[in-house]
Amino acid sequence: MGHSVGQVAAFAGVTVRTLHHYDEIGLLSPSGRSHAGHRRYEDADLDRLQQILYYRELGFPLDEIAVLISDPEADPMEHLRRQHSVLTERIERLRKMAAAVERAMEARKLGINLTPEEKFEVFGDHDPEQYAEEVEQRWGRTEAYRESQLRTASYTKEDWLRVQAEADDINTRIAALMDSGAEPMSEAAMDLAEEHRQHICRNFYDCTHHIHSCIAEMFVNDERFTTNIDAIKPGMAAFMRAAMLANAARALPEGS
Amino acid sequence: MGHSVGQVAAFAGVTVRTLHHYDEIGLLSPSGRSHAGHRRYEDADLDRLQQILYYRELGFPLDEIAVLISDPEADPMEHLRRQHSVLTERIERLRKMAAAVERAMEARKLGINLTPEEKFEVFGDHDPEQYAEEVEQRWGRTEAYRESQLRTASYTKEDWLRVQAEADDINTRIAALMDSGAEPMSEAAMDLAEEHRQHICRNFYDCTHHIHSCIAEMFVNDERFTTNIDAIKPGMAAFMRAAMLANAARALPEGS
DNA sequence: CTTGCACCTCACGCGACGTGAGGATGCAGT
DNA sequence: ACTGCATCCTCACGTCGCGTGAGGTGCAAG
Repeated sequence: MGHSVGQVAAFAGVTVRTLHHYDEIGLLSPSGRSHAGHRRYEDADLDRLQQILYYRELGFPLDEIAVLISDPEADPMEHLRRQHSVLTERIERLRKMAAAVERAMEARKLGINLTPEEKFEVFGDHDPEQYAEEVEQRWGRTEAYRESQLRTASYTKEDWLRVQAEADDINTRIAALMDSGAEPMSEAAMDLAEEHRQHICRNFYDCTHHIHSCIAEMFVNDERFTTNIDAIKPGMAAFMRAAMLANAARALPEGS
Repeated sequence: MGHSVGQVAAFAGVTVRTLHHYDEIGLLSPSGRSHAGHRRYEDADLDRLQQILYYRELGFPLDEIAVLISDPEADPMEHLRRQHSVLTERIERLRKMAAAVERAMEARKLGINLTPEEKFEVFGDHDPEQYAEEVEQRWGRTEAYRESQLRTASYTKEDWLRVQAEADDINTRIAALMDSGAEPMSEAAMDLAEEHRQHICRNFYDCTHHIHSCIAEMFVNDERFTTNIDAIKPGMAAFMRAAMLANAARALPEGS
């Protein structure tokens, strides 16, 4: 009775070294040794190993696995739920990446693909890196930024021009609204703010109302944004901030 | 002109250390240095970095990335196709894992979950490890085995009994077919072989016709399988082998 | 002239093992 | 009983993609 390392390794689909490693770090120590010091794994050890491999397959680090299978307090159901959400997140992320790759392929099929230089050309006078850097400093580690990086990576020159045109359109309509003497809290202003948010969602990343509110604050607190926006029409940055915050408050009535 | 490490790091959403590392391994060496020895990244370097991060995001190891973006022969479209297939594979894998987790949760919700001991009880006289070990030695490193491990890990006692019952049903019907004097290449025999394959697909892993053919060979070449199967009815192992191979040939008319 | 920041170069650490080196043990055949 | 040879043991260093200091330099502002 009892199995040798080699047998267990072959049975479980891992290497002998892996079992040695698990023994070293105390994750799975065989219940006994032969008189020559050879590891002897009993059925209980195999069960434990199976659990270890199960959690490992799900991407848990070994130290967490040790806690999971040793701690009788911890609710396994809770772990499963957490792990499921982790998996769905990863799947979603990969699906977005796959979509980005598909768009890149589409762009290639359509012939003219943009070189990085072209990508910068599109922005004309103002340097996109200025914004990108700023955005990065605030949102650098977020999913939103990575998503934006991935999505824009496959944008063609035409895409950029379209995005630019859409933004211009929204801006001119906001300027016109201001000329008409409308309040930033008015229905019309909030609708345009919402359009602005949707524009970001469509073209860059999933811009929640919360993120949009942060951007609104940046519009007035960051000179670079303020001057650029007020260049379209004086006072527009402040107008947009108010409209964007009102729009967010409209969508999220309570707190945060 | 030119950007410092810190600027590039902030812009690209990576750490300075990462850029140092890429410089160390020659993946991305800045085109110049300032008189003080500070790295100066030009726009071309940024483009290269963007590509590197793109491939990195897709999970390629750095040395492969170096080949991919340096090789002028390689068709970018080809890269994209490969990336896309890599992504879809991973998504599929994750989806299966998520499904396994869902089943595990389902099993918990239903209350009685099987202990490893129960899992073995089900098999009664013949030891499942015997097969598992054998299967592992031949399919150990394949996706199929890992999938099977994941799926069976969440099986309850009832699941095992059902699986067992299904297998018994197929076996008795094959035995009956043999009694009727049918040929192993007959339509009926091939249909039962296909049922056998589907049974594996449903309960263990994605058993392709190729894998099924390999199993067919094992049935006659491996005593352990042969004796167990011939115990149901003498000559049954050989009969099943022939039927399974014929079924595979029917599904895959040409080669391999 | 100090302060402070961004930069530099070592160089060790991590996580989960891979990959030998060098030696002891177990089992089969002769 | 002897000879292989596979399997086992214990160090112990290598890998990958960086993180994380340690200790020193360059440069502008106060």
